[in-house]
Amino acid sequence: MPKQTFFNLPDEKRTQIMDAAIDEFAEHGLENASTNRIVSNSGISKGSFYQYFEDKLDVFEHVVTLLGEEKLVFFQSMPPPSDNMDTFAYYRWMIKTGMQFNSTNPRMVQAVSRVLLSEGRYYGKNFEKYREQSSQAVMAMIIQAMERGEMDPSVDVELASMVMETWNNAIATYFLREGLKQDDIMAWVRSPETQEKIEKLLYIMEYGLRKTESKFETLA
Amino acid sequence: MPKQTFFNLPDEKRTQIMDAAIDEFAEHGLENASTNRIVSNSGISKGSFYQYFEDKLDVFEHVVTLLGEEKLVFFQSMPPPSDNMDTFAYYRWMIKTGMQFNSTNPRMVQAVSRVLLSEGRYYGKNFEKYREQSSQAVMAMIIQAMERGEMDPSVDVELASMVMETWNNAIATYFLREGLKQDDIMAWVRSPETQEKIEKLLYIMEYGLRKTESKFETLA
DNA sequence: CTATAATATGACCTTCCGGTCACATGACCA
DNA sequence: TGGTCATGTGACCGGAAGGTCATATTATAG
Repeated sequence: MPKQTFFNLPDEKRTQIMDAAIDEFAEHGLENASTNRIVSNSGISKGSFYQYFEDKLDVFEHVVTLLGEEKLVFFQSMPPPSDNMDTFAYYRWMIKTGMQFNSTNPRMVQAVSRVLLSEGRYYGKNFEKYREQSSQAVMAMIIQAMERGEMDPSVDVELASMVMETWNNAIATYFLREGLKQDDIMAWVRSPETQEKIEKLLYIMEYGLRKTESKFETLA
Repeated sequence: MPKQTFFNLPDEKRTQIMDAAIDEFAEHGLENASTNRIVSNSGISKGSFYQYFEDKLDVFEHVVTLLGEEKLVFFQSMPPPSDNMDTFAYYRWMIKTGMQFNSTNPRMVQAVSRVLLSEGRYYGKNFEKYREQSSQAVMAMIIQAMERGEMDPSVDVELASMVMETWNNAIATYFLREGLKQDDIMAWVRSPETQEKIEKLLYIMEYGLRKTESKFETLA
């Protein structure tokens, strides 16, 4: 956590610093992020930086915290369509709403997901807590879906969660990459073409790539 | 490409250098790989390193080349089960054979895939050629499958190739990570349990996660 | 044995890194 | 006004990075 001094700062200055940090992480990841560049791009001195933060990781974790807070607010402002929904429909809603959220602050999402998805795998224990968090949410959803008889039970929970997390990341990464090429990313995400692409991908996840009349042939 | 001097070296010394490089890339990726460490771990001097290679990237590209050569030899030694096979069956064979190849030299695979999959995305143009290569192979397979009526045509080619590449990478990454924990990775890959896991994952890719009686309901 | 070309070496260069610290500036209160 | 405490500053530190180069060693050929 940043030190108290940081939180005493005027809002403007604080966001200026965090913006510089977000840019740096989005551009260079965590390991190659340079505190010197963050400092010079945010117009503060090196000494001040270390009066606000413990180190680089401290800043990054604060970015993750901010993202989490914004996400929470965003999702709370979006009432889920209905109760007792089919789990896959709920998942579709989650993905599409998540996509809309991502388009509200793409740089921040890019910074965080770049570090957590790419570097995180090789970083030891530092980020396991974040991944475990999302992993458990997915797991709970899968168990529910199986209890309801919506998900193929021949797929065990571990594999299913690996598959869904893979899809989460792939879809998020894909649309973030494409979206950052657009002039107006929010409009682009809401456009029917983009929405249709998302639908199609989720459809593949549910029903697979193969063209079949009847499912559940034996595995051979 | 490494300089002629490198190829004049006795085999033993050459592999010693490449082994050190592979370890370094597997452990630190490309950007954070240290030529100093490669040098000291391979028992050559700094000056010699730069008489063999242009720079770090030159060494890495040679690793990729070596991997490609070994893979080619391996696949040529494995005759495909039959002609005019169902495309999905062929894909399953490819994945499983690829897995076996990976287990013959996991460090090298780790080094290359770590860099190409994780860092590659942020590295500009350097590695596009490699990804385009595998992308085109996948694309050709998809077109064939659609022509044969094996793949759901409501999925367009671009999305299908994104999906299959995602699966390729996810499966490779997953089994590499698990495999590196084993004492005998080759035996582990060939074990019935591992093979069954692969089968299940490919099954999900083909038929999806959802439990259904009849596919092709409308998308709503 | 000598001359020439190929190979090997490690000290040294510049640049950047994360991090520290003695000191300067400003705010607030007695 | 003087004193105190929070905040701000940038020169400076040791270390590691990628890369160079004058020199030493070895191999080859005449």
